[in-house]
Amino acid sequence: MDERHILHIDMDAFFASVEQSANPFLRGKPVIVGGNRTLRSIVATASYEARAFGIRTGMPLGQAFRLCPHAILVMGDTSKYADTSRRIFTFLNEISPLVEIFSIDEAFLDLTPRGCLIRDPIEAAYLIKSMIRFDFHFTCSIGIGPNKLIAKLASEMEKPDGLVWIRKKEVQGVLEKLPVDKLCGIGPHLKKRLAHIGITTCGKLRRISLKTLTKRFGIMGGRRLYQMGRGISESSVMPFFSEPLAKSMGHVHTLSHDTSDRENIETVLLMLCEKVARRLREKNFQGRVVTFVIRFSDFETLSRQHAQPHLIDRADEILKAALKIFSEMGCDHRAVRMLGVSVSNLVQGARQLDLLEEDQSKRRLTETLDEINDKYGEFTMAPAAITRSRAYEPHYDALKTKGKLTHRLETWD
DNA sequence: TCTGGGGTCCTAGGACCC
DNA sequence: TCTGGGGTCCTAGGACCC
Repeated sequence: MDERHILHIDMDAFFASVEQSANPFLRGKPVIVGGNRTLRSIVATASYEARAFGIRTGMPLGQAFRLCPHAILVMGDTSKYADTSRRIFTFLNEISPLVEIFSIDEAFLDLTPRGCLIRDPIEAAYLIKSMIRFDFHFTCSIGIGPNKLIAKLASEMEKPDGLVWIRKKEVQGVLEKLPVDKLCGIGPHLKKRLAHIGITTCGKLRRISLKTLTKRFGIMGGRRLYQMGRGISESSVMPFFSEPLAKSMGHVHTLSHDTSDRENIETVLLMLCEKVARRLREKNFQGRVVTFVIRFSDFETLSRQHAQPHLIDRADEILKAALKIFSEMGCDHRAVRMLGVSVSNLVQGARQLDLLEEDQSKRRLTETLDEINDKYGEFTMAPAAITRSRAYEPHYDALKTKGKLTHRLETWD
């Protein structure tokens, strides 16, 4: 039996690459893609020109600009990146019917099944690389291995524009001196716990018995580590048409300044609820559990969740639940840094007819507002509590720039 | 110019039912 | 009166990924 060939395709500096591809002015320059405009934000992606200055993903923007004052900051546009990745994944699917979307900029591709355009992994990798270079004007790194774990490891080894093939017989040699946290699934916490018992490399991990590992890390955790140390992964490439539905949808927001002002906090919460609710309705989801997350100025972070008596998808329902949890926490006096709201236990396409007249009229209003906001942009029509607040300014500016808003509208209180 | 935002999965304790 | 054990749901928090 031939060995299985799994490819892991990883776009290099994806968000920055898409921006450079779309805007020739940015090419060859240090570009930082950030989440939002405040300096409390962090680097989402840095172009390789920016990385040359030491700028890294996750670094606070302030620190990044100290390293490279002439770096160009671009606000991230998730829908643009999602569109590019969809086009790339569609192409990958022409090479193999078995393609798994791992994240917005990563995919696994299995060359084993019948119906693959190409069987030779190197040939497939070169085809993918040249297609991405010519159609999208950026590079990707590709790892080839006998399973997902090893393919992913291989793609990391020669970034950017890398191509590394680790054959089954080479796995043990590659892992011998490899630090454990290079493997996907071993983060800072596990690394520390392993180091505590003298395990720093995969080679050392391989020499620990299953019994010892399960004793320390539990039955599931121990077994997983045992296999990882041997480069074994049983996880199969899951084709994207059979991917599970979303399990939760949420948003979090870090305030530009810490505050304990109740009105300010409630406005931000309302905006978050509006965004979550709109996404739920867009995908025809409803959810039953509302989770409220709060981070205080000292970085202490609390989360509480409440199951609702029925499925919900409206902002006012989510907000009501979130505010109830917030009140029960009894920490109104503390300065808040971050707020978050999410809805889970999702069900798709289960919306029932509203029985109460009040609900019917809310539903009609919501549908009308959705139509307007779909057409003219998020928060074109929004509760007055939002449009009157400072938090609304960026949206107002964005709508004004697009020339779609000339008057500030207020809808309901 | 300290520390974003989107998720999934796992664990562990308690409630509750049979 | 005194009591086991399995199953499921709910909840809080943390680890991990990009």
